[in-house]
Amino acid sequence: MQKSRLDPSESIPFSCENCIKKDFSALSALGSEDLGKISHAKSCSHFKKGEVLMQEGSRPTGVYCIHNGKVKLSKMGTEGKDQILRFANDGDILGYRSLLSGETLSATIQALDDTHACFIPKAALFDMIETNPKFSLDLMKMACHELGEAGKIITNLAQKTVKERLAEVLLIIHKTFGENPEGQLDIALTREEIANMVGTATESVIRLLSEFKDQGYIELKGRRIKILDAQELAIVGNVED
Amino acid sequence: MQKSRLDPSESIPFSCENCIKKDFSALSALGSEDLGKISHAKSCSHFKKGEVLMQEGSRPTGVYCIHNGKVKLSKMGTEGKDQILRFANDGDILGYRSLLSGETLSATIQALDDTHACFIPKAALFDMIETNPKFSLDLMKMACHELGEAGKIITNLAQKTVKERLAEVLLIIHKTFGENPEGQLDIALTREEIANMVGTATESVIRLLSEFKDQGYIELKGRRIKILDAQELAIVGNVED
DNA sequence: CGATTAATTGATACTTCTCAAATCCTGTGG
DNA sequence: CCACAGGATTTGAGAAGTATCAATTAATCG
Repeated sequence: MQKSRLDPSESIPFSCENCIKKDFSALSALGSEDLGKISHAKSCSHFKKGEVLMQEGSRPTGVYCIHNGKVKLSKMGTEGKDQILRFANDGDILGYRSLLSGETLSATIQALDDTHACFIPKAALFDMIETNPKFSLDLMKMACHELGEAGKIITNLAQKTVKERLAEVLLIIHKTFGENPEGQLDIALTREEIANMVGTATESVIRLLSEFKDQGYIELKGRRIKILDAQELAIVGNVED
Repeated sequence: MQKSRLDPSESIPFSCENCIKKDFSALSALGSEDLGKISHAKSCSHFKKGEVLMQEGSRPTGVYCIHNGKVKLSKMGTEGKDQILRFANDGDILGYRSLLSGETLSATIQALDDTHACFIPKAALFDMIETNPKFSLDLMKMACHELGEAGKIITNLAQKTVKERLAEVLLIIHKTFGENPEGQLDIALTREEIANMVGTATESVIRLLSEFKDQGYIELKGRRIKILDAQELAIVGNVED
């Protein structure tokens, strides 16, 4: 099923110059000289589905930049239950929050799929921050943007029903990971993972997904979900924007 | 009851040099020269209880630094219900998130009490960011720290019961605003405001407060709450740290 | 292909919300 | 300083939403 031994991306380091995946990435502020520096300092690794890139509570020595793959950021709750804070994929920078605030990691980063990620050491990052004000400002922008998103999530969790939140989560997953050739969400999450994102019990997700299916909003094939009526989901979920 | 007409702080601008209230404030990174600059650029105003400093959705032209007072940051939910994201008081800088991310304000800032706040124009702030890397880094630290806090709040909202969250909120209020001479929380929030912080119905707050009173954890005198057993509240609320 | 994990379904209990009515408090104006 | 109006708080009852537990079926991975 896998031919990872032959996959050329397995061990060849990616060049940062050709790898700015997101427009809204702090790295987009860097010139080719700076990118060269980072490219030189970084090391690339591969993570299989389920493997942990960074562990909540530990102190990071750098950040990861996702070259290719899908991860989740989750936080352990009081009763040992995971809460998924958000997903990330190609071009996202991870671990910078904790590195910049000087705190331990607030979430565990775990691969949802085979993921190639580049590790940028703390020193290289801070060097860039000190010498490139635009990069520094962009990092700050990124943090501030996420802070705004967090406010929305807080308000939703506090005020919306499980059904509304599930509808919104399906749309978030769609926006983040897109569709595969069959038009299904391009990520196979377990019902439990969806529940851990929504903030509810696994059984509730199952019942509501089946309700959405009956209503014709989605199509279910095992772990694969296809969104049939995004507009209706947005209405059910009271999704703004 | 009020002698605000005679209050010397009413209209006299405060000097930033003598006004760094929080150790963990971005302004603490500034030397006396920089503080003088800000002191010169800023303008001070007074807000009565209930008055709005900044309105969600608008585009800020600067930030507020609270000299003296108490405010809440709240976000409007889909059904017109407020969600209080956090409280702030002396030494806190407000509105910087939106200013730095270039977005509209994600929350409304409203005075919970008579509040004296200094307005620092965008230009003065950005000038400081560009010329003082340490200040810039401290701002970033602040944003990243708050982002970590937001993750905790999200996890709590998703996983804890209303009772647990209320217990925690009482401790947060205590930590933020401290006690008055009678040992009560030094802020008189309505039951509804507490509910909007906890993320529940007003009646639920009322019932649970009365339960906490019966258990001897707190004492109630109208809107005034006195914490009698913070340790037990922490246990009830599964509060870490 | 088999073992294990995940998903589903049903029944039930519990938490939390909503609505309504009564009482209390607070801020305001006289 | 007091009385009063209007808002805030309290209480009860009932409904709705959600979680939990248990048992069965289905899917997945080596």
